[in-house]
Amino acid sequence: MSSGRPTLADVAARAGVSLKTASRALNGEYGVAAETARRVLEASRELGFRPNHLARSLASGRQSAAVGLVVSSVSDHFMAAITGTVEGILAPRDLQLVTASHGDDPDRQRRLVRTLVERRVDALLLVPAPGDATYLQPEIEHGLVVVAVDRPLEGVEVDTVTVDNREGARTAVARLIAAGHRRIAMLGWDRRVWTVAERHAGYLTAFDEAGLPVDPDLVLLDYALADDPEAALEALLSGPDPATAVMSAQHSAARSALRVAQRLGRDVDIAVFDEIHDADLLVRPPLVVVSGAERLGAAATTLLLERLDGAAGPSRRVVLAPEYVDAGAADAHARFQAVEPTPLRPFGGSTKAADRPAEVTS
Amino acid sequence: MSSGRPTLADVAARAGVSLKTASRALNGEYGVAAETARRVLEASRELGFRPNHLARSLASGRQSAAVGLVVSSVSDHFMAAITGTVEGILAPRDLQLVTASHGDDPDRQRRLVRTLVERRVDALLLVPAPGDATYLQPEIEHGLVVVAVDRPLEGVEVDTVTVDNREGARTAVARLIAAGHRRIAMLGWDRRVWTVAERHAGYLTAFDEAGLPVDPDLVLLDYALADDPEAALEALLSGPDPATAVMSAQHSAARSALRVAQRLGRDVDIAVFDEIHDADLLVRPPLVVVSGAERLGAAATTLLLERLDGAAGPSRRVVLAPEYVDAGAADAHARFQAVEPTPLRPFGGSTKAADRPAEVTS
DNA sequence: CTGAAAGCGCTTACAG
DNA sequence: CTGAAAGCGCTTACAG
Repeated sequence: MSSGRPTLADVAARAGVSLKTASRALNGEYGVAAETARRVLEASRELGFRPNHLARSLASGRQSAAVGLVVSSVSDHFMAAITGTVEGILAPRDLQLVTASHGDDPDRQRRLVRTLVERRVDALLLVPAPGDATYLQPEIEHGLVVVAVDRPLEGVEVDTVTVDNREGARTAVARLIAAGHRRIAMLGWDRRVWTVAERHAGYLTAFDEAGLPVDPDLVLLDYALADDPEAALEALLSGPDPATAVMSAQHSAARSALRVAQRLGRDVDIAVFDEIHDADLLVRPPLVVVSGAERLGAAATTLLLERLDGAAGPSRRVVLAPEYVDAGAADAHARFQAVEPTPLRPFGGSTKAADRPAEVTS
Repeated sequence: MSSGRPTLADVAARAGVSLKTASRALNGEYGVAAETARRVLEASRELGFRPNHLARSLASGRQSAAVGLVVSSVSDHFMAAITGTVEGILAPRDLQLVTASHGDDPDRQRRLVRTLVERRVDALLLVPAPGDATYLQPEIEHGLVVVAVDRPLEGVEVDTVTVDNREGARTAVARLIAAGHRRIAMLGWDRRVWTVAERHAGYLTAFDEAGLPVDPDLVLLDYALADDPEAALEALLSGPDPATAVMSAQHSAARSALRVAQRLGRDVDIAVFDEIHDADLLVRPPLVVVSGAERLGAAATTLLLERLDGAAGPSRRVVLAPEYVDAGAADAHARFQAVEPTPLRPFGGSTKAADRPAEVTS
């Protein structure tokens, strides 16, 4: 039931006025006698009236003031960081957040999009699952605002915010190499995921630039899909010629690597993307953390709001400069604090705390 | 705009049938000629028709199939863990999650509740902000299902799932005492939060049972509100008679304590509630982690679904037995994995992996 | 300052 | 198997 809830008609009847007058009074519109308004408000309070927002947006044809946020997993810390930033910006604007996870499953993403469209969210913020998403095209033509975060969306042109993943990985690996490492394992959560491929590319570039050979046996891009992931890691970190360092495209695989190294009593340097939570407190703080979650969320939300505010024009791509933090450094925690929640202007400008300006392409 | 979106009427017109026939065909109801149905579906596809879920629930008077989840902070790891479990259970039931954070601000919670009610969510899952919430009573009487998680809701009787916080803290502190500690600091994020008070009570009990005196100077229950929290911590952990161990009611304060101890070069044992993320990988793994997030989420969602399925009767209180993990133990990570995602039967039964059965009071 | 009519996009009875 | 009418809870023009 929409059960027993009083309607505007009930309020009007109780106040002895017409529907329209009741509506006017409750919405604080002009042209209601003070005494009439008082009676209406009183009736509303007595009945516990709550305007039906669904009916209202149906009748007015206005926006639903809801934004869908679709991510891999709502409980993942990287995604949670994005979610937090997004919510922090949307809430003051009275935009409700509807959240859902696709688990990197393209079909689930498709079904979620469908559901959210049927619920008439005004906009969709997507950390896209892998795979084709041309099915979004008609929705966009029908007025849905879509923004991709962290990964591009295949098959449609939409505003997109990513980090310069190649550059981030290249730099991180270069630092491992500079620290003397030659056998550097490359870990990815799921090779179908765009960021994994990009970060892998950066890894290869760093080796190339250093004139060093890459051992493909040290590359494990499907960590999440392995039968026994930690066994696979153990193989990389032991044996006659083991990896001495790890470049991980995701925090989760890096955590596993730390654990395995710990178990084996091996001394392993780690470089990792998006290690969100107090990296400085880990048994062995990563040599480099490349970060971006909060800035991604902030930039994407800004683009989204601009579209909701009516900005037209071709889709935009914002590429954020990676941030690097040495988690072992004395000021690591402070730097994390300072860097991450920076809501930035996504256009025409540099990311305030970044090493180099953001690139913007239209 | 609800912009350009084709309506059922458009589909019907294109297929050359009445509204009702189009509706029937699209909903797969009985009594439509195969050929007619085909024409309707084709028209729908060509137009990119998406039924307006808002209009549908308005017309049908059915549930909106949306659940509001209101927590302190969507990006907090404890809350994210709850959110993940909740979503995992709701999604297969086609219930959409609408999320929002109150930041432990009672007024914000009230406004959020109001917004969500106006959006006609069928149910509200609340990690309550401190303070009176009797304003929920009329909503409940009008049919809103409300379930409180992690903390009770003041001023209304609703289904509630909590952990036995006193017992958890008592046991954790007892273990610190058993390990030889006498000067044990007690940290809480915000004393207005119910769990902080409960855990503090458990702390006091443990000292009492051990016949040991409590030093009130070691109790810091407003960590989040302190001007310079880490300075306050530093005071506790240094000086002539410093704390040698810390009982923290929240993961965040425990993390700070670790950091400060690290900085001071002090050797400090930690017991902590809800240290979610790989506690075994911390510089100094906590001696005891008391956990419950996923079980809280699962139990609360189960209660909520039962109510949505029509279960009547007085409100129920589920108190989950705390889980204890020694994060330094060899199998700590495995135990975390095994313990946390256990969706449990909240009634008449024990929590599978728990040390003792859950208590249920009606 | 106030109200009666029509309509938002759909569904629920009720007829044929 | 198909359709015309009425209504969900609100708002938007349009009158008075």
